[in-house]
Amino acid sequence: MDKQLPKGYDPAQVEQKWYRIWEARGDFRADETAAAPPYSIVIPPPNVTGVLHMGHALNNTLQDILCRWKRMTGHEVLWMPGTDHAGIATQNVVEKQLAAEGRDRHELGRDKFVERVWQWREESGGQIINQLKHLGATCDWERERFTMDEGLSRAVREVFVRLHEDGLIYRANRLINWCPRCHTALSDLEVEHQDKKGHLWHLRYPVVGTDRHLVVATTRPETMLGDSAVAVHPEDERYRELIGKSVLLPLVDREIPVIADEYVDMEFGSGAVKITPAHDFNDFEIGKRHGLELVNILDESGVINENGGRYQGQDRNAARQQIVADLQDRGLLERIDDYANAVGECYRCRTIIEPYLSKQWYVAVKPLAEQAIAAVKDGRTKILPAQWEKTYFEWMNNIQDWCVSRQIWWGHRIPAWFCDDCGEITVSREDARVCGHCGSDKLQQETDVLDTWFSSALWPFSTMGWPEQTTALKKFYPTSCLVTGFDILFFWVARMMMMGLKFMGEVPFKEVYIHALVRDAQGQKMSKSKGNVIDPLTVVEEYGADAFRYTLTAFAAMGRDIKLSTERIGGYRNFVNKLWNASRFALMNLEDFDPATADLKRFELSLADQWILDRFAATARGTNQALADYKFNDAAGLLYSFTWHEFCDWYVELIKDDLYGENTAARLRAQTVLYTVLEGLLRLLHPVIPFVTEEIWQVLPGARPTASIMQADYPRDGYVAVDSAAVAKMELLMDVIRAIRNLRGELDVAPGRKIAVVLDCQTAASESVIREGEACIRSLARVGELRCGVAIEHPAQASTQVAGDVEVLIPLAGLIDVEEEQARLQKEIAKLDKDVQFFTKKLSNEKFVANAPPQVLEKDRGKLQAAEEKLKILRQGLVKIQALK
RNA sequence: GGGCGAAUAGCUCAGCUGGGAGAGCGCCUGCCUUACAAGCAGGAUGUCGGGGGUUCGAGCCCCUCUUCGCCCACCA
Repeated sequence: MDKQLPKGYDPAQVEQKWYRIWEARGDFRADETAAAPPYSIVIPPPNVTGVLHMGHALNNTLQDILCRWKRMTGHEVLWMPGTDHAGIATQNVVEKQLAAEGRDRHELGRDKFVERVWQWREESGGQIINQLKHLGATCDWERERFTMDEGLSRAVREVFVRLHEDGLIYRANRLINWCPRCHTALSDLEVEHQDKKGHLWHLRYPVVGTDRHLVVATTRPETMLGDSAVAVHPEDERYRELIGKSVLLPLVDREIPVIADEYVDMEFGSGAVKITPAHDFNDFEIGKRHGLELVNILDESGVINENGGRYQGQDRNAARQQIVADLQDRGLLERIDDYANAVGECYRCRTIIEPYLSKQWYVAVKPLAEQAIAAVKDGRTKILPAQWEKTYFEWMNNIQDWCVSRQIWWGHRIPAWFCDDCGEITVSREDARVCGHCGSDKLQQETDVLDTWFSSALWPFSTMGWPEQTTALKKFYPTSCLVTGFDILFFWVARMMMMGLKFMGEVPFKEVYIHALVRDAQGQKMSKSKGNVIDPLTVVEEYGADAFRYTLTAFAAMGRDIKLSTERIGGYRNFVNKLWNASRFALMNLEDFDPATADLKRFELSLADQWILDRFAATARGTNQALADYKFNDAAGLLYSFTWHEFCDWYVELIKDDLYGENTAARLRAQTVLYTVLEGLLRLLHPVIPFVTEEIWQVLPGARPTASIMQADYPRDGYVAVDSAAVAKMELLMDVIRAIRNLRGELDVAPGRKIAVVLDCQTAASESVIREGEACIRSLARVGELRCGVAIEHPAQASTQVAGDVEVLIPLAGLIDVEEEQARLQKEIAKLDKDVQFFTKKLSNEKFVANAPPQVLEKDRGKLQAAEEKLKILRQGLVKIQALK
């Protein structure tokens, strides 16, 4: 039967075809009842609003490689997919839609709004799942979960109630980070600090009963409306006499005390600090220490409230300008300095956050963090690269209680009910009907929802059916590995560790592989505003998913960011193409070949056969090791150089004579090795480039035990025992061929022209190697007449090179430019001479000889000897050339 | 303010526990050799950021300086 590949590889068509077949056949399905050892990964759930970006592409390519590899090594693989409801982000998307219709969520009301979000999710949410399929991701899609699913919601409630029962959840009235646009509290992590150019305003506060002013410096003059005191350092001579006195707060005409607190830095600003306990975290603490009044001057939109007197109704920014202007009018503005400081922004909408006083729900995470620290310390979970463990410990050790309530509508509503009668709170797994304290049925459910990251923290077990004790949990928890970026190490990884240990009693994953960030070619972070975003789907369309995956893999060196450019992807597209063409070549020569009847052990393998089989075995071993170590770039590099530079450049060329020749035994032998190596190579490459390998593998002749390459065994070693001496012999032949090619190049011999070559062998052993490989030399180096032997007579005029212990001579009577040849030899000799001197000196150093390990000594002695021999030969050649002059 | 990382060929980067520096792309020369010009053969290219130290031996270990990134942090 004729099975051929088309001349050009068409990724789009092939990718679509195979992905459909794989998915329809259920090839990605995980069987929790299977006996095979488990391997499991939970996907970092992309936001349901998400669009595939480079970070996702890298993240999921690496996960897919691991999953495909593990599947092929006999594991039962579960790659659990799903999406995150992304509370604030999703609510923002739907709110924007409403705004476009000239409406807002308050008009709809909570229930209708939430309904609308669900509707949005049905229609346009989760497109990222489809996009992942374009990359070839082999998630078990039948298990796809969503953090707002019924089951996951149940897990969320269970966790909340149990934490509450354990006293680890509490409510408190504190300053929190408030986004005036999203109208919600945020956790500390959700605030991003940006250094911004601003000003330091120096304000004068009149001291009551004197004509003095006390100058205070502030970056936020509008907060003066809420000042409760001015603080100075107790030992500050300048202000000592003012402590205990009062100043008159301008514009609002309130008297506030001057207090002493060591928090104040005498060196900074004027050394006097206005204290606004309701709008600054430090001031809040100072306020607590001194029993100061909390004056809240803002409403939830960041507009000045009734406490702001005549500024009521002004936006905080407008109020700032107005207040500065008014102070200036009254001569109370001392000066304005330029000043840069870190301003907190909402990580979802970039609005400047306000420290804001409100009652929120908290999780006391310290006890959970202790467990999470211990689990990494004792190695139950390994974080790679290891340097991230330090960052992890650092954060865990300094962890603050987690504010988990959000004042938005989209999310898991907190399962707590307030009693109108007794005022107590009832926390319950089921919707509460009556107050757990007084039995009243006048209950109102808490309107707040939970932080999105609360449900993500449960992901490794909630997706497997917890709180039920499912067989999936039994089989696949703890998961084998988590692949993620460092940007969510705290948001997500740390919290999963805490929750997993608390509720499963076991770590959620045994290993965490933290990969790099994908940047643009200049090393800039990709962002829409910079316009330097490369869209993964466009790349897939243009270069094919395999080329793209290979690029990401090849650059995924541990701990280093990836600078991606399309030229690089082009390079790996060429690689895919190379494999395609080599396979076409193979198929053309395997038309009459049946792998069922061919057995490597039946043949007397040639040097080339043994060499390529040896190289294949080394590549297989190296690739497995690299993958086990998460050294994806190493795996990619090994596979690349084997495929291109060993298999294609050498082996395929070496067997052409056998394949084309009359000797049917030689032809069958070459076919068998060619088939064996190519078929194995496809399997070895499959985790990285799944599509093209499947396409080729399917058209290889003969039948194979599995329907898809993805179920075939992953090569771990060689096929037959290979004689290492044979490998060394082949390497000598290759050196000889390279030497002849090199001379041809130097001498500008036309590529088509066959030349005569004399090979002077130092030993009978190498002579026999040359005889054995004579055909190879002739064909790969385009040699016509070939004479070889020990101490064979040299041609009168020849150009010389040395390969191993073989002197390669190209006789070119009358064609050599004597001057040029002499110069070339002299250059070579000079180089060798330097080498000989280097090693001679090194080896005559007694301390070196005494201290260096024997292998090193032996190696260097060998090098010295080789260099000396080569030098001797070249010197003789030089003498002969000079004699011609 | 604390912590982390990077500096190696023109560009992008590998380089394991220290044993005379590598790849890809680009560049130069010659080739449409019946798998592949998205290709083949050959070639050039480096005070491994500066300085000091340890060692028989340092790109790798120690100290120090310089220049870039990143993360965390409540100096108004």
